[in-house]
Amino acid sequence: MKITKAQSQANRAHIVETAATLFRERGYDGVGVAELMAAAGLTHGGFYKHFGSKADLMAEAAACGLASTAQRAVGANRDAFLDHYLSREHRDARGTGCTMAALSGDAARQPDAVRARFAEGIEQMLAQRTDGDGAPGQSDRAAVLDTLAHLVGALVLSRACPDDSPLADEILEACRARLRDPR
Amino acid sequence: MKITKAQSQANRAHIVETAATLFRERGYDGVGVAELMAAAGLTHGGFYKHFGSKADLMAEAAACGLASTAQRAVGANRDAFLDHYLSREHRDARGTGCTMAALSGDAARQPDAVRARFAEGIEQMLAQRTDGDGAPGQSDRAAVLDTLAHLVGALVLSRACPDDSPLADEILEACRARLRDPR
DNA sequence: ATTATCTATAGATCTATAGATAATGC
DNA sequence: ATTATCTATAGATCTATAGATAATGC
Repeated sequence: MKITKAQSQANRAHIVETAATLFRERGYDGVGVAELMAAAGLTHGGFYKHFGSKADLMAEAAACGLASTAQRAVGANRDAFLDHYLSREHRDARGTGCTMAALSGDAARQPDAVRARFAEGIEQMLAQRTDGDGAPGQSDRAAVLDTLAHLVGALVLSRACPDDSPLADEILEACRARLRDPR
Repeated sequence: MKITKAQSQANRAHIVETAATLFRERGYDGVGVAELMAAAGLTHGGFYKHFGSKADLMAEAAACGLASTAQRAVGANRDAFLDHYLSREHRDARGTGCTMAALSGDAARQPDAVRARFAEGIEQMLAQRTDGDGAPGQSDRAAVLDTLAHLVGALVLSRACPDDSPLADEILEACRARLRDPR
């Protein structure tokens, strides 16, 4: 049953990616190690050869999810990004959507190791949206942080409403209108 | 060991209030029924004479927490409210602070019964901030929802950062500056 | 020989229920 | 007699570990 070193590394990466999705869908407490490993096509016991604890995986999965979230913002047109971020499709796809919107609330109750990854993820977003963006005053750190918080809050509040609630859509639309035309 | 009907009602209310605090501090999955009852000064088994299930209590505790959150916004001066909401004190007091910021992420994964209470809580906030507020255009539904999402996002992101992280404070300050002087 | 994975399980949770107890409220 | 609370426990989780297995990599 032993496999190559390369395969083991691939298995490890696959566990992290599977976790990044499942945690976003169901929260850190909503997914057990056994179920997670089964979803990755492996068995429960093998987990602890790859990670010291579930908390260690939470930190790695956060880094993985946040990096792919930040990657999606690279070079994106601002208005197009806002439209996508505040779309019903994004709101209804928690497992593949923004990691900050899906897990910031959970992360706040986790050890600093997990929270440090969230801070790094926010810094990655800042690095991408503050340099070479042209319009001065629009791309300083404060402006990017402000917009990021605004977006995350809109998605989080919209998701807290019942399915098919008119209010859930109203929240997205209110923030979209405001962010596209701030004046 | 039996008590009066009035005492039983008081016990029930006390369970709901205790839950509203503990859930905000540790999340819905982070507090068990036995621990919650012990915190309320009662024993585990008595819980099910008051509530059909833990999920039923989550819905009641959400309504309780959201009502007290909305109550705090009644008649408040806008700038003073923003300053308090985005203060470090509020960020670091999850158990007594805004229910939406503390539990929206968790609520999104709960049954519609819980999410319906969140939608009602948002409507309560709308009812309070859209009528008789004077300045036209500042107090329509869209403007209130936009500000609410902005505030919730700022607190949620700030809490996801490590303790004593400069970034956590920077997020609050960026949103405070923007919300106090939107132009 | 090493080690990635597997099976099996220990020990500690968790929600919910059953049955006993004892004071209220008819 | 009713019922709010209690003790005790059933049954199902959960994280983590122990020991067996078998193919890689020296």
